[in-house]
Amino acid sequence: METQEIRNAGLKVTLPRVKILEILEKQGEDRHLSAEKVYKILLAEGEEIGLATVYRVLTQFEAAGLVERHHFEGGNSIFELNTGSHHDHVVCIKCGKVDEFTDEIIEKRQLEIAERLGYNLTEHSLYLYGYCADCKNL
Amino acid sequence: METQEIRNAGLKVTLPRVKILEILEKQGEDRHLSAEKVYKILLAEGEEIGLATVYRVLTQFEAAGLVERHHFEGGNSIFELNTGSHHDHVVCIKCGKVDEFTDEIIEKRQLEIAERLGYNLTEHSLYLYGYCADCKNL
DNA sequence: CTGCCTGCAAAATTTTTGCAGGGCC
DNA sequence: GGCCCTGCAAAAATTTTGCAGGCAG
Repeated sequence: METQEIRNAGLKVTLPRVKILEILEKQGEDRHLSAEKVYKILLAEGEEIGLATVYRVLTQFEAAGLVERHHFEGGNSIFELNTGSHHDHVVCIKCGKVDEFTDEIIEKRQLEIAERLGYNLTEHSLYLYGYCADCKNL
Repeated sequence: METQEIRNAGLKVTLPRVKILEILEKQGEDRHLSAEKVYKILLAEGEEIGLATVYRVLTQFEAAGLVERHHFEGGNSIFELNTGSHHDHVVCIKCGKVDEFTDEIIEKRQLEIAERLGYNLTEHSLYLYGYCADCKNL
């Protein structure tokens, strides 16, 4: 399973890569992880993998299209397994919870706007920030 | 002019603050500057202002609502004078040109989506990336 | 005068890179 | 054996902070 994805990316199947991919696929509540977070999970699982390797592997996965990198507010990068279906994000500014959504209307408008301004749209990022249902009442 | 804005922000009117505000108001083609860029402009004008001060002042201006801080792809923060009218951005991934736009339909959809997901929307960022008219044909 | 400001240097944070050793094919 | 891969430590890049002196009000 993972081994094939890694091979398809033109990378050797090694322990760090398999482990990191596994963590990203363990898509529980948290599909959106920082490199630091991935690193800590690895440590917690008793793996001896360096933070530099985590960054290297995530960057390689990103180049291969396996993973997407986001820049939410707060400085550091957040990584997410690429599910193949594009979506945007809502981030809770209190607890950090992340929800996903897609909206055809917004997608279409973006293309129209880019075209109107003379741009050849290749990518976009849309992040909504606010208080989630749980944090709203605190 | 600028002095009043600074005073209204509850800050003392000092040379660095006036100078930085002036640079941001010199809204030629480039209204979108990194701290580093502002610093270099100051140096080019012969001012003896430290980079740390540039960051401090920009952060204060941001807190006062005078300035907006953006996180385009590429790591560093970009600052822009707050004109009072909200807008989103299109960024050329080749030459770095920035265009602005607003779209009522997108704005409305964002609110609806946030509400549907239970979020109390406080902020959002929408960046489109692509090749601008000039870079498209290179 | 008093307290906010500033420049400088050092620290903090996040991410990248160099290098020497190891393992896969 | 050759080459890709990894851990470690050092380097980079960006932003923040501590401190001692200065200036606005």
